[in-house]
Amino acid sequence: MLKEKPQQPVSFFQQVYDLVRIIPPGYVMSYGQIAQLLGHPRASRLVGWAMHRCPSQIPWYRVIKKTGELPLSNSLFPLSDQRRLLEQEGVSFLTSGLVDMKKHQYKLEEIDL
DNA sequence: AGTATGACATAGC
DNA sequence: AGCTATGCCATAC
Repeated sequence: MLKEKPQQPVSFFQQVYDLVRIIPPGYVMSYGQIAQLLGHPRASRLVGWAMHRCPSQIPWYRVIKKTGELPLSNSLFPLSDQRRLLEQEGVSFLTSGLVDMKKHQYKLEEIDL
């Protein structure tokens, strides 16, 4: 009998990347939301780290904080660029400078990787 | 194999 | 309403 070796579950990070990849233009998702979808309701920081690593070409700028704030600016991922990219996709910002989450948060019920 | 890390979230003050 | 403290947990080293 071949004991079917459980096909190694895709790493958490990989799942994060796969999920981020399917966010349609004009929408955003929060770190906590992604973590929850992947079965780790409180591992938002983990998602943050996954995005920090960001090995793949993925729409990283579509992942923001739950509050609608853009995460953080650094030389690699300039905040101004992130805002510009989102605006180009039609994401509207409130006067406070936050993304209008009510409009643009991508609600995904189930993962289908 | 143990510790540090991290683009967050939430509660409390 | 802004700040600190604490939880979180798979990777990196």
